[in-house]
Amino acid sequence: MDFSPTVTLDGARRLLVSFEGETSPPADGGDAPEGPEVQVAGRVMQFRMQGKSCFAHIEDDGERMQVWFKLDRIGEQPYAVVRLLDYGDIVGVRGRVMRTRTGEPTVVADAITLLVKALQAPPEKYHGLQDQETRYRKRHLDLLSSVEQRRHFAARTAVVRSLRRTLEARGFLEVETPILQPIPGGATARPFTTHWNALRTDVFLRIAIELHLKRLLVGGYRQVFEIGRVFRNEGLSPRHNPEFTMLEAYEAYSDYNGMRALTEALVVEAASALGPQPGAEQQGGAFPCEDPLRRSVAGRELVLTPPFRTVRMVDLVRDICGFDPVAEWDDLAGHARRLGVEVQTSDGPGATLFDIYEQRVESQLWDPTFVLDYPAEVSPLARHRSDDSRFVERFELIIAGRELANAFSELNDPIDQRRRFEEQARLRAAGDDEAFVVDEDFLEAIEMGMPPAGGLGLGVDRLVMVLTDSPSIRDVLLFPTMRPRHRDDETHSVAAHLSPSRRAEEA
RNA sequence: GCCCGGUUAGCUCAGUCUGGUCAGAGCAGGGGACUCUUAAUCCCUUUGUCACAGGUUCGAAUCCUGUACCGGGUACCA
Repeated sequence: MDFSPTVTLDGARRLLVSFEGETSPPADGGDAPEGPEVQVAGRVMQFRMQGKSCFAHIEDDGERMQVWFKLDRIGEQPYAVVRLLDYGDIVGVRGRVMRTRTGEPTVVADAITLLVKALQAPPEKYHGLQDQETRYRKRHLDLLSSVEQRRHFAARTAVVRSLRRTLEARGFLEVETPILQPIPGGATARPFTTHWNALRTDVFLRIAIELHLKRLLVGGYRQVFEIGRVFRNEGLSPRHNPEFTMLEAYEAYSDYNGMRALTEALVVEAASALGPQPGAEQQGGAFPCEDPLRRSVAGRELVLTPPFRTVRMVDLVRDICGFDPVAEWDDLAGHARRLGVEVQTSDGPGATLFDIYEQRVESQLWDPTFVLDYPAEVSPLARHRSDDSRFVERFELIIAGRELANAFSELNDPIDQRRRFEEQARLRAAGDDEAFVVDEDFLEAIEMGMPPAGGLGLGVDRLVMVLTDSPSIRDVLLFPTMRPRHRDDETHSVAAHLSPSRRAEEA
């Protein structure tokens, strides 16, 4: 059963083309000349059995090639194998490249090797796999039946590669920091909890990367970044998955303005790396478009050409809601009521302003917009503005109504930082289970002196969603989080399988 | 969590409003014909817990209730 392909399917096609370039076309009525011998492998996606001859299409790595089996050429025994082929089988074929009368590049077979037999029927060959649940739960079938899906997920990889390249080109060092943490910090979110048997203690899956990267700045690294999974114990939605991929980058002696330039470069270069958007929906005659920075998202044009719009949050609120939040700082709760904005009873003016912005302004932002200067109240890790301590040097990048990135001039004053942690602790005591927990290790680290720095967090999945025009985060995750599908007895059997090892470890 | 919609053969789907030859089609599977096909074609043919559990009824895929799962929306979510 030894078989190894000598060329890819695309390679075989190129061999045929170059062979034809060196050969004069056949005389009238003659069969097309046969090119060099190749060995190719792939999965049988279609075949058309015609008695003593059979055409099949095999597919491998996104490429497709026709194979032609003829009884009188391949022989009785091998042809018996052809007769037994099923959709989904993976075969190796030795043969010669040629072109059929219809002009299709084809490997005419001299030998066939059945590499693996498919025992499960593949999805319907014409419509493909339509059921959303099956496409998410059994992604291998989704990918198998759709070249487009395989290309789509390769685009995600291209984005991540571009992010990495952009940062490395600017001198950033990629690092890896713990996912299991004794105290989850760096964001306001509920964590997933797990148990460390040996130490008989609960640990948490990280909700952000932030605090460890800042400790690396204390340690003397000037530019660091990490691309990794973070986990938040929240609901599913088209824009939220409990585990998602975050890029965080920190640069000493920079600030949020430096991070703004970096963020813009990351987005623009990622879009350029993807190239022009394929098959964008026609909208106002603008698409398809050769400019990779002009894209279609949800049927609407999105222009990513720099520089991105930059505007302060208070100016946005003033322009869209019709009042000046700074001048009317003490009446923000009243404005929120008039606008029908829902606020928490514990909200101060800063949090109320943020509620108004989030509920009335943010979703209206379409083209890339840096929203500057958030209320200090909702930004416990960012540095105050020197001209107005109610606000911090922070921005979020909004594209197509979605938050893509969040950055600030990092708070590096340990005394101020401790005060803000204690304020968060008060909120937590008052029932806010998303407020920060005081992280003494982090405080001790920055008491050593953390250089002034800019820091950035970017939602990689959301960037990929925008750049690939994907309406749901599940469409950019190969295996999105799904509600576990179980029967009662299975639940118990899983527990039964897990518990002996846990007992052994704890003994 | 809440609201709306969906769940019928391995796959893609009709059938549900109006209960009663409705257990159906195409593809896949099985048998046969076919040596330039392209969702090949032609003849024959197998396949079902109509999501699950109750209820109404002489009779339920169809009506009612509950449950599960999926999708869309919404909420939580820097």
